[in-house]
Amino acid sequence: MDELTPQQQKIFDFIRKTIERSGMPPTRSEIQLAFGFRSPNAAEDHLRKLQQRNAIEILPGTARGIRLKKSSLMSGALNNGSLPLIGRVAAGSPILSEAHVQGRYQVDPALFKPRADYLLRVRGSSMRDAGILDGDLLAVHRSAEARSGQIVVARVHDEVTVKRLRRRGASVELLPENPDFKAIVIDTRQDSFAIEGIAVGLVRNERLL
Amino acid sequence: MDELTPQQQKIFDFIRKTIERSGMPPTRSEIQLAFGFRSPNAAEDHLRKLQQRNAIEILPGTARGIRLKKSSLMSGALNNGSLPLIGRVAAGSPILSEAHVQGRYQVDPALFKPRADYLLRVRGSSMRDAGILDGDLLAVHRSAEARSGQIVVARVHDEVTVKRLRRRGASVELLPENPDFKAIVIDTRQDSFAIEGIAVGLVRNERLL
DNA sequence: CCGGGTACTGTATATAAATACAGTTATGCG
DNA sequence: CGCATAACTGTATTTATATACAGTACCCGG
Repeated sequence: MDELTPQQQKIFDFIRKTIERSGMPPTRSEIQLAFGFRSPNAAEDHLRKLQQRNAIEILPGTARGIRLKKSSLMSGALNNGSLPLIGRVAAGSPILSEAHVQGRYQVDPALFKPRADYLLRVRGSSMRDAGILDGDLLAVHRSAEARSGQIVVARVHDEVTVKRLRRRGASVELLPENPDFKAIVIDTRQDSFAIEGIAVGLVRNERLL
Repeated sequence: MDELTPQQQKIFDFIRKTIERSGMPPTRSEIQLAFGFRSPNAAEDHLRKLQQRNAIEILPGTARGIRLKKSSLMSGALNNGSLPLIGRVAAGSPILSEAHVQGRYQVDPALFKPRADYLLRVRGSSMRDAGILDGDLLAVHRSAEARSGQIVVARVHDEVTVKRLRRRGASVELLPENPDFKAIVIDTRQDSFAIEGIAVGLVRNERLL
């Protein structure tokens, strides 16, 4: 993606702010008004250039048909500041499918770094010593890759689990943070294994007694 | 706010999904198409009813002028969905004074029971075994009263601390959840002591490594 | 000094979209 | 039963929006 000129950046920022503020992208006229242009075509020109530079996507013939392409926002989590809560995940099905969404919590995805994509309710106390307790909502950033030492959401033989990842050459260890639990050792050449995401935060709203 | 009929709920969900998927609210025609209506007015009718029931806001004369008002499932309290983060609390000053507000986090106060009033950054690891770690944001419900056994934000001799409360007749104990720390015993007749609030939840957004 | 890019003005127009008006069918309520 | 309400069909009309076409002014590099 090319660099944007200062003016183009301002237009881009205005689009982003408009989406945040009003919940929808601006029209050409609204851009015109906001910048004091005397022609809606000034806005049109800028949008074309932003599209050329891959900063936005224009949906032809569509009112307010502007999409931000840069990393700014957008993902499984929307800008309105809510995250889907994923419930019990069925074997063999993708974690973010509609069927698993049990609700939405109004928690800003951008509160976490990197951005959280969904919340997962933690079962069991295998990560107790990392301060992750039974019933906690784990904020997860969707990713198929993770570094050794990170706490990850992993899928082993169609079962979803939260553990600390440790790489050992061709094998992978999933370590609990509780001496009462045993580590899971995986031979990546033999066992079915996939990383679903990286733990980026936590929300606890019960069991505080 | 009234309840929505199943069909109205479907329309509402469609609007939410459309915003998530495409980055903008749907038009009447798009709703019509998605539900197989033969008239755009069917969509118009539904939108009117959703507005009557305070589920959405319609911006008149505006393309895609639909705003979600109640954030799906979450209790529809009219709050702006954010909580102040209280920083270092100066001696002798009330905890919720403007001077201490370090920022606001977009976290729904109604996510916690009872409702959270502010977030407090936890210092130290004295509550480690309760899953409350250094740097965590404690969600606090403002209250001058608390039951024995609850985790409270207390002020002892002008110092603010988070501990488990235990009542012992005329005295009060503030118990850490970490054997490395010692309990604080207070004679309520002699010592300056006040409960600032009750811990109702937790948000962690760092130190997840 | 010419060509190309940025940053616009000004006018025009097809169409995307909101929305009014007039009905229809079905259901539940008192 | 009559009546309100939900959930539509069908048609029409305005207006909001996207977008084409024709220019102007300025800066920059070759």
